Amino acid sequence: MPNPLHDPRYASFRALLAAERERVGLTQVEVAGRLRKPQSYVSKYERGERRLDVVEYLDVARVLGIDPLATIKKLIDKIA
Amino acid sequence: MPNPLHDPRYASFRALLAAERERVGLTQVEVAGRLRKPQSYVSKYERGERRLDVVEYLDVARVLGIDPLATIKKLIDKIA
DNA sequence: GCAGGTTATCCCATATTAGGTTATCGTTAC
DNA sequence: GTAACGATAACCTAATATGGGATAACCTGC
Repeated sequence: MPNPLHDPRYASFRALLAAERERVGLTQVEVAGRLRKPQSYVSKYERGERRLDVVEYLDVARVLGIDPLATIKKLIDKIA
Repeated sequence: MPNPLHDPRYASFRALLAAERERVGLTQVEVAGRLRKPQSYVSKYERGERRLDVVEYLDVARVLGIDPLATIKKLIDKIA
Protein backbone atom coordinates (compact mmCIF):
# COMPACT_ATOMS: atom_id res chain seq x y z
CA MET A 1 0.00 0.00 0.00
CA PRO A 2 1.96 2.92 -1.23
CA ASN A 3 1.06 6.49 -1.63
CA PRO A 4 -1.83 8.72 -0.67
CA LEU A 5 -4.03 5.87 -1.76
CA HIS A 6 -6.77 7.40 0.31
CA ASP A 7 -6.44 11.10 -0.27
CA PRO A 8 -9.67 11.87 -2.15
CA ARG A 9 -7.82 14.04 -4.64
CA TYR A 10 -5.67 11.14 -5.73
CA ALA A 11 -8.72 8.94 -5.84
CA SER A 12 -10.46 11.46 -8.11
CA PHE A 13 -7.50 11.69 -10.38
CA ARG A 14 -7.22 7.95 -10.76
CA ALA A 15 -10.92 7.54 -11.40
CA LEU A 16 -10.73 10.28 -13.99
CA LEU A 17 -7.84 8.67 -15.84
CA ALA A 18 -9.49 5.28 -15.88
CA ALA A 19 -12.79 6.77 -17.01
CA GLU A 20 -11.15 8.72 -19.81
CA ARG A 21 -9.33 5.64 -21.02
CA GLU A 22 -12.55 3.70 -21.12
CA ARG A 23 -14.34 6.57 -22.75
CA VAL A 24 -11.91 6.61 -25.64
CA GLY A 25 -12.15 2.84 -25.83
CA LEU A 26 -8.63 1.76 -25.11
CA THR A 27 -7.43 -1.15 -22.97
CA GLN A 28 -4.60 -0.93 -20.48
CA VAL A 29 -2.54 -3.09 -22.81
CA GLU A 30 -3.06 -0.65 -25.67
CA VAL A 31 -2.24 2.39 -23.58
CA ALA A 32 0.80 0.64 -22.16
CA GLY A 33 1.95 -0.23 -25.65
CA ARG A 34 1.71 3.38 -26.77
CA LEU A 35 3.66 4.43 -23.73
CA ARG A 36 6.17 1.62 -24.20
CA LYS A 37 5.53 0.46 -20.68
CA PRO A 38 4.18 -2.80 -19.27
CA GLN A 39 0.45 -3.15 -18.67
CA SER A 40 1.13 -3.17 -14.95
CA TYR A 41 2.28 0.43 -15.26
CA VAL A 42 -1.15 1.53 -16.40
CA SER A 43 -2.87 -0.66 -13.86
CA LYS A 44 -0.74 0.81 -11.14
CA TYR A 45 -1.33 4.45 -11.84
CA GLU A 46 -5.03 3.86 -12.31
CA ARG A 47 -5.23 2.24 -8.91
CA GLY A 48 -2.92 4.54 -7.02
CA GLU A 49 -0.15 2.07 -6.57
CA ARG A 50 2.06 4.47 -8.44
CA ARG A 51 1.81 8.19 -8.95
CA LEU A 52 2.15 10.12 -12.17
CA ASP A 53 4.30 13.18 -12.22
CA VAL A 54 3.28 16.08 -14.41
CA VAL A 55 5.37 15.12 -17.41
CA GLU A 56 4.21 11.52 -17.24
CA TYR A 57 0.66 12.76 -17.06
CA LEU A 58 1.14 14.73 -20.27
CA ASP A 59 2.37 11.56 -21.95
CA VAL A 60 -0.67 9.64 -20.77
CA ALA A 61 -3.02 12.36 -21.95
CA ARG A 62 -1.30 12.37 -25.32
CA VAL A 63 -1.61 8.64 -25.93
CA LEU A 64 -5.21 8.73 -24.74
CA GLY A 65 -5.86 11.51 -27.18
CA ILE A 66 -7.42 13.70 -24.52
CA ASP A 67 -6.88 17.36 -23.76
CA PRO A 68 -4.47 17.51 -20.82
CA LEU A 69 -5.65 20.92 -19.70
CA ALA A 70 -9.36 20.17 -19.91
CA THR A 71 -8.78 16.97 -17.98
CA ILE A 72 -6.94 18.70 -15.19
CA LYS A 73 -9.72 21.24 -15.12
CA LYS A 74 -12.14 18.38 -14.61
CA LEU A 75 -10.01 17.19 -11.72
CA ILE A 76 -9.92 20.65 -10.18
CA ASP A 77 -13.67 20.93 -10.46
CA LYS A 78 -14.17 17.51 -8.95
CA ILE A 79 -12.02 18.19 -5.92
CA ALA A 80 -12.96 21.82 -5.54
CA MET B 1 21.37 11.76 -9.30
CA PRO B 2 17.75 10.80 -9.33
CA ASN B 3 15.13 11.20 -11.93
CA PRO B 4 14.96 12.38 -15.50
CA LEU B 5 17.23 15.15 -14.41
CA HIS B 6 18.17 15.57 -18.04
CA ASP B 7 14.94 15.11 -19.94
CA PRO B 8 14.35 18.59 -21.34
CA ARG B 9 10.69 18.45 -20.43
CA TYR B 10 11.51 18.03 -16.77
CA ALA B 11 14.09 20.75 -17.05
CA SER B 12 11.50 23.08 -18.54
CA PHE B 13 9.02 22.29 -15.84
CA ARG B 14 11.50 22.93 -13.07
CA ALA B 15 12.66 26.18 -14.61
CA LEU B 16 9.06 27.26 -14.97
CA LEU B 17 8.23 26.56 -11.33
CA ALA B 18 11.29 28.37 -10.07
CA ALA B 19 10.63 31.32 -12.36
CA GLU B 20 7.01 31.58 -11.27
CA ARG B 21 8.01 31.50 -7.62
CA GLU B 22 10.48 34.29 -8.17
CA ARG B 23 8.00 36.22 -10.23
CA VAL B 24 5.50 36.25 -7.39
CA GLY B 25 8.28 37.18 -4.99
CA LEU B 26 8.32 34.24 -2.64
CA THR B 27 11.31 32.46 -1.15
CA GLN B 28 11.64 28.68 -0.93
CA VAL B 29 11.23 28.99 2.82
CA GLU B 30 7.95 30.82 2.40
CA VAL B 31 6.60 28.38 -0.15
CA ALA B 32 7.69 25.48 2.01
CA GLY B 33 5.94 27.01 4.97
CA ARG B 34 2.70 27.33 3.09
CA LEU B 35 3.01 23.72 1.97
CA ARG B 36 3.99 22.62 5.47
CA LYS B 37 7.09 21.03 4.09
CA PRO B 38 10.77 21.65 4.70
CA GLN B 39 12.64 24.11 2.50
CA SER B 40 14.58 21.23 1.03
CA TYR B 41 11.34 19.96 -0.48
CA VAL B 42 11.02 23.08 -2.60
CA SER B 43 14.69 23.10 -3.44
CA LYS B 44 14.45 19.51 -4.55
CA TYR B 45 11.54 19.81 -6.90
CA GLU B 46 12.93 22.99 -8.38
CA ARG B 47 16.19 21.23 -9.15
CA GLY B 48 14.79 17.93 -10.29
CA GLU B 49 15.98 15.92 -7.34
CA ARG B 50 12.37 15.08 -6.68
CA ARG B 51 9.38 14.98 -8.96
CA LEU B 52 5.96 16.49 -8.37
CA ASP B 53 2.94 14.40 -9.09
CA VAL B 54 -0.16 16.10 -10.44
CA VAL B 55 -1.86 16.62 -7.09
CA GLU B 56 1.32 17.98 -5.54
CA TYR B 57 1.67 20.32 -8.47
CA LEU B 58 -1.81 21.69 -7.86
CA ASP B 59 -0.82 22.38 -4.26
CA VAL B 60 2.29 24.21 -5.37
CA ALA B 61 0.37 26.28 -7.89
CA ARG B 62 -2.15 27.17 -5.20
CA VAL B 63 0.38 28.39 -2.67
CA LEU B 64 2.20 30.30 -5.39
CA GLY B 65 -1.06 31.93 -6.34
CA ILE B 66 -0.64 31.01 -9.98
CA ASP B 67 -3.12 29.51 -12.42
CA PRO B 68 -2.33 25.80 -12.61
CA LEU B 69 -3.85 25.38 -16.05
CA ALA B 70 -2.15 28.40 -17.58
CA THR B 71 1.15 27.26 -16.16
CA ILE B 72 0.85 23.80 -17.62
CA LYS B 73 -0.08 25.41 -20.89
CA LYS B 74 3.15 27.37 -20.70
CA LEU B 75 4.99 24.12 -20.16
CA ILE B 76 3.27 22.47 -23.10
CA ASP B 77 4.14 25.42 -25.30
CA LYS B 78 7.74 25.37 -24.14
CA ILE B 79 8.25 21.72 -24.87
CA ALA B 80 6.06 21.56 -27.95
C1' DG C 1 -17.10 -24.68 -17.97
C1' DC C 2 -13.64 -23.25 -21.39
C1' DA C 3 -11.30 -19.79 -24.24
C1' DG C 4 -9.75 -15.15 -24.70
C1' DG C 5 -9.28 -10.79 -23.44
C1' DT C 6 -8.60 -7.59 -19.68
C1' DT C 7 -7.01 -6.08 -15.32
C1' DA C 8 -5.03 -6.94 -10.65
C1' DT C 9 -1.28 -9.02 -7.76
C1' DC C 10 3.22 -10.81 -6.66
C1' DC C 11 7.90 -10.30 -5.87
C1' DC C 12 11.82 -7.97 -4.52
C1' DA C 13 15.98 -5.75 -6.27
C1' DT C 14 16.63 -1.14 -7.28
C1' DA C 15 15.55 3.65 -6.96
C1' DT C 16 13.46 7.53 -4.85
C1' DT C 17 11.94 10.29 -0.96
C1' DA C 18 11.79 12.61 3.74
C1' DG C 19 13.53 15.97 6.37
C1' DG C 20 16.67 17.63 9.80
C1' DT C 21 21.25 19.31 9.56
C1' DT C 22 24.94 21.58 7.55
C1' DA C 23 27.47 23.86 3.87
C1' DT C 24 27.62 27.30 0.33
C1' DC C 25 26.41 31.42 -1.98
C1' DG C 26 25.16 36.39 -2.37
C1' DT C 27 24.44 40.78 -0.65
C1' DT C 28 24.78 44.46 2.36
C1' DA C 29 26.75 47.04 6.16
C1' DC C 30 30.59 48.58 8.58
C1' DG D 1 37.62 42.58 3.44
C1' DT D 2 34.85 40.50 6.68
C1' DA D 3 30.95 39.74 9.73
C1' DA D 4 26.24 38.91 9.55
C1' DC D 5 22.26 37.23 7.23
C1' DG D 6 19.02 35.54 4.26
C1' DA D 7 18.47 32.23 0.70
C1' DT D 8 19.37 27.97 -1.58
C1' DA D 9 22.00 23.70 -2.23
C1' DA D 10 23.97 19.55 -0.54
C1' DC D 11 24.32 15.72 2.89
C1' DC D 12 22.87 11.53 5.14
C1' DT D 13 20.16 7.35 5.88
C1' DA D 14 15.96 5.13 7.24
C1' DA D 15 11.65 4.64 5.20
C1' DT D 16 8.98 4.24 1.04
C1' DA D 17 8.04 3.76 -3.79
C1' DT D 18 8.93 1.90 -8.38
C1' DG D 19 9.95 -1.47 -12.39
C1' DG D 20 8.41 -5.04 -14.89
C1' DG D 21 8.04 -9.85 -15.93
C1' DA D 22 5.21 -13.47 -14.33
C1' DT D 23 1.03 -15.14 -12.67
C1' DA D 24 -3.50 -14.96 -10.83
C1' DA D 25 -8.06 -13.43 -10.95
C1' DC D 26 -12.01 -11.61 -13.55
C1' DC D 27 -15.32 -11.24 -17.11
C1' DT D 28 -18.08 -12.36 -21.03
C1' DG D 29 -19.68 -14.91 -24.64
C1' DC D 30 -20.54 -19.37 -26.42
